[in-house]
Amino acid sequence: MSILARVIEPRWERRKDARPGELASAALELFVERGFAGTRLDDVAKRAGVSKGTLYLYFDSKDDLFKAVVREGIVSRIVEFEDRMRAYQGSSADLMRLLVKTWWQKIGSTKLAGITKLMMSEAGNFQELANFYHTEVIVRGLALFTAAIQRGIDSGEFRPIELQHTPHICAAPVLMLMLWRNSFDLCGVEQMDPDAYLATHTDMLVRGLLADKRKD
Amino acid sequence: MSILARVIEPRWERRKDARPGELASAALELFVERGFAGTRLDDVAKRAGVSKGTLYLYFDSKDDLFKAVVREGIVSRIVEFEDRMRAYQGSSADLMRLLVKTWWQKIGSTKLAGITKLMMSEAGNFQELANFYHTEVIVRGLALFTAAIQRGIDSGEFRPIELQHTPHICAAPVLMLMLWRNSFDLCGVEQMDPDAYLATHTDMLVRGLLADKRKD
Amino acid sequence: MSILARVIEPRWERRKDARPGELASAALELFVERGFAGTRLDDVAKRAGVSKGTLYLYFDSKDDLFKAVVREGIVSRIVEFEDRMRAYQGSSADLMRLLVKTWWQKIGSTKLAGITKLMMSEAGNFQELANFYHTEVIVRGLALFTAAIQRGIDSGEFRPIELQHTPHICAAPVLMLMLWRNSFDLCGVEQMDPDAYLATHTDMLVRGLLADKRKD
Amino acid sequence: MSILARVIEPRWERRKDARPGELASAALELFVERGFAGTRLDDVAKRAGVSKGTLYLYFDSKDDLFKAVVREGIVSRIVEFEDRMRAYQGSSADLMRLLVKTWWQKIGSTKLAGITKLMMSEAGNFQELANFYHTEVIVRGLALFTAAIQRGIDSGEFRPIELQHTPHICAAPVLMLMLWRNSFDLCGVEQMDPDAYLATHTDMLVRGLLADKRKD
DNA sequence: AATGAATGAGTATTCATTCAT
DNA sequence: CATGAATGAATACTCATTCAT
Repeated sequence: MSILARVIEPRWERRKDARPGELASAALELFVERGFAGTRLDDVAKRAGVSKGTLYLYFDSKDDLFKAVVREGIVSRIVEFEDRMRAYQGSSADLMRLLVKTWWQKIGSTKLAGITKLMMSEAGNFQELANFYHTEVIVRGLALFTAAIQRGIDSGEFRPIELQHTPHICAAPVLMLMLWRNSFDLCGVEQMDPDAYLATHTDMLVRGLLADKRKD
Repeated sequence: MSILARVIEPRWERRKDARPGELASAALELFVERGFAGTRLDDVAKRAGVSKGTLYLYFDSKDDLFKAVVREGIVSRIVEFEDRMRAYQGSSADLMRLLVKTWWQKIGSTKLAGITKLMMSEAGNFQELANFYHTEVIVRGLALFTAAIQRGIDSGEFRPIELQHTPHICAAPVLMLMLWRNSFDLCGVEQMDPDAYLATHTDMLVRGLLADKRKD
Repeated sequence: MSILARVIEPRWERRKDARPGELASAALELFVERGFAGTRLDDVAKRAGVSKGTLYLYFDSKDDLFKAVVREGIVSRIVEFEDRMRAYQGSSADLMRLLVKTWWQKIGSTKLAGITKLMMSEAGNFQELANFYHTEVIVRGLALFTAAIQRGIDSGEFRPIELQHTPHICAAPVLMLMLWRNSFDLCGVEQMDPDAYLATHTDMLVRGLLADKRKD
Repeated sequence: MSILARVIEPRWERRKDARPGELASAALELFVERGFAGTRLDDVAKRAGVSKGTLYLYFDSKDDLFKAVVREGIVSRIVEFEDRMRAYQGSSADLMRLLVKTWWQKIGSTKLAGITKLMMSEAGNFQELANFYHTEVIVRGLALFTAAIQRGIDSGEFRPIELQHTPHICAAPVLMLMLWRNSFDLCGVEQMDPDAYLATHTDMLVRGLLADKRKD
């Protein structure tokens, strides 16, 4: 291709393989900012740098696009995550700290965190999808906490504690941070420092879980 | 209207004053379920048992209705709440427990909890309103936790702990429960038992906050 | 209302009861001219003198409008027609003439004739509706011819002739005229004189049906 | 290409010359089934086994394709037909029978019959084309009937009868059968037996035309 | 005050047409 | 020649808002 030709802007470019991901990514951002109904496909297309019609080459409908956005990526991350936690060798307190930290690094601080906020906002409009998300993401995420706590109890490092609600409670501050950064944070209110916030959280969390040492 | 007629048709004997509240209440439910953009005024009117035109007698626009829904009620509850906490006399651990419990009883378990979910979902679309909500509700709510923790530290009951993030962390599990009940819970996934959940939460919370007693 | 007020054009007018018929009538004209897919609802609305949204107050969708257009009116005319033919007292030849003439007057020369053209054009796209039309209109229309011919055969006025195809053949020239006037005629080609055409048709028709008189 | 290759993949051995015809043929079927506006070029391409872009190598636009579909084939058949009728030597009654029969065999029973239905449906949208069709097909087709009737009158075989409408009436049952088979027949209603139908038609037709023999 | 028919700007979706490959 | 990804104008349909009654 001549130098001259390169300068000419092509009216469009073939990107068949890369497109679905690009489109879903643009859509995610807008869905998170404005909600499903509040997002116009025109804007999704514009943000992705394509025409409106192009969206329909890859997704059947706005609903379909939304579902693809939610399903994509989430599950694979969870699996990778599960394997990592299973292999851990150190103390249970450190495992809890690692769990929180890794969750944040791999999900909470990425664009995927927006999906959590999105699902919470749209659960009422996409009940089937909400069920899928609950089963594939929430239940499995909580199971990681459950396993870590159980491990601590079994080793005597943690006090006996009920395992139905405790995982939710351990996860709540991380989830709130994820939600916060995709809602209030966006409109310029109080900024949070994630690392300090999570350090405080894990510190309190471990204190709340550790077995009483006075009796030794 | 004759006395007889009044007895026969009490349903139609609505006072002009009660209307806005009834409409806002119907609107709140739908906004929480479906989001702002996903809610049709037709449905709001139907749920409130009036015609669509009637909505415009009390609210200038859909936006106006939304803002009224958010502003109404929230603030007054907070004030009442603040006074109550200020007057408390017992231990700081018990104050924390009371704070969580009362928050749940007065807000979390009521329809007002939906507003929290709603604001989180729509913060991107109503930034000014989000700022109002942050200032009037979130900041003041967190201040209650901050005050309670500070009180415990001052009395030596709690260990010294940073006060920037800790209140968020104390509140997170309560907020998550509020969000949960207005999102995933609605589509029939895992139900939570609020009392047991909150009991576990306050238990861990207090352990995380108490000063170390081994040194005594 | 003052004279002044009468001059002011109202932005719209309530016509709840009259509307469906007016809309269907406007739609029929356009569907006949341009076909179903070729007709824009904007144009239907414009021809009916209402806004596009108004169409949706009375019909669920374009399909629904189409079906209403076809179903309305047709059947009631047929019933009235059947009763009239049953009561006839004169010769069978005259009955045939009356049948053709009345068909033309009551249906062929009216806007309803357009429905025949429309159904023929759109049978492939509205198969269920085509079946309805076949049963309720075509079969019953043919039955009128069948009955008239049978009556003539029974009285010895007509020669014995098979009754499966003959009714179709008797009706064909009338139907063709109906189709012609709603297709080629509209674009300014050869105009037909219906009365002369039908006189020629009934003349040939009766000659084709009468019993051989040479044997007398 | 080797002889071997030709044997192995004869399907791909398409000559450039055959393409337009194949495309027009696929288009005709769909235009007849669904009408012009209701037919998608995607589907035409799919039925012809080519890509959508290929259509534009042979036709400038959808309109152009439509016109080509109508113009092609029709006229040539008519010419061949005219010559055959001119050369006929037998009785005029037999000529009428031959005319109807041949018309059916050469046009009515083939895919070309669909064009008649199509032109009738789309006359309003393609007025110029409708005029062309009227002049080149309808007028010339009717002229065949006119000539045959005139011939019979001249020889004294047929009674004197007006020649303006009679040809239309003679043709109507054949045309109706052509239309029927491309509309209602396609959706599974009452099937017609063309041969029996046409036999009945020609029988009645000839009786309607023959001169009165009693007077001899 | 209340109604609900009517409006029309706005949005999802389709599909004829183009053009780099 | 042939392809099919990309385009964008066109169109069905929605819904917040208005206003005569």
